[in-house]
Formats: sequence, structure tokens, C-alpha cells
Amino acid sequence: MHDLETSFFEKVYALARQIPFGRVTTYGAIAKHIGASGSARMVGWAMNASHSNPDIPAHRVVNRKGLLTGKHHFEGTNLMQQLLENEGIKVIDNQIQDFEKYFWEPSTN
DNA sequence: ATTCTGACGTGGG
DNA sequence: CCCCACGCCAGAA
Repeated sequence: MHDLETSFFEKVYALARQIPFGRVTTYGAIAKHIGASGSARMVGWAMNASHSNPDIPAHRVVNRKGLLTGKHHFEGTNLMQQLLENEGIKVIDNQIQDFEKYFWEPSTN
């Protein structure tokens, strides 16, 4: 792993850790905030690699529509949804209800 | 080396 | 609102 890549991953993780309980954000919002706008896919890749980091609330990161696109990367079939519902967020058919209400913008720390 | 595939997002139609 | 093409970049085949 290169230094630049490590830096990218660390930035993503540092930000992901700041997502408040009961709130969610998007891959694109994270990418934009760390100065990698347009590379939202890499944020998803970073989440994929965050497996071994229990401190990273990967379930609080969804796509721009509020869909749980990464649910298949969690154990079981519904773990991601259950983690979110455990924080008071309703999910119906992989779609977060009242998404705008729970969305957390990184710049508004 | 080339092509394809994604935990994505935007812009045009 | 939906659908499509494209940009993005790391890995796998």
C-alpha cells in the first residue's frame, strides 16, 4: 500500500468515525469533503477494506438516494438494515425513510 | 497490456 | 422522475 493511498483511506476513516449515532452520510459527501470529489467509488472501496476496523460505522454510509447499496458486504442478509434500525432509522426495501432528515453533511460538524 | 467490474455521482435527454 | 453515458480508479481476469 502506498502513502497516498494510506492517506486517502485514513481520511475516509477519520471522517466516517465522526458520523453521529442515528445519522447517515453518502459516499459522495465523504469524497467531496476529503478533496477527492468524483472518486466516490474509492470511498466504497475504503469501506470494503474497513472490515477489520470495528470502529468504522460503515452501515452509516449509503448512496446519494439513501439506498443500502452495500448491504451485501455485511454478514447475514439484513445486518446493515438492522444496525440502522437499531439507531432509530427506518428502512423499507433497502431505502432509508426520511433520508434527508437523517443525512449528515460532513462540513457541518 | 487490455478489458471488465464495482459499497458512486453527475449531466444530458 | 427515469434512463443512459461517462468520469472515476483499484483489482481481478
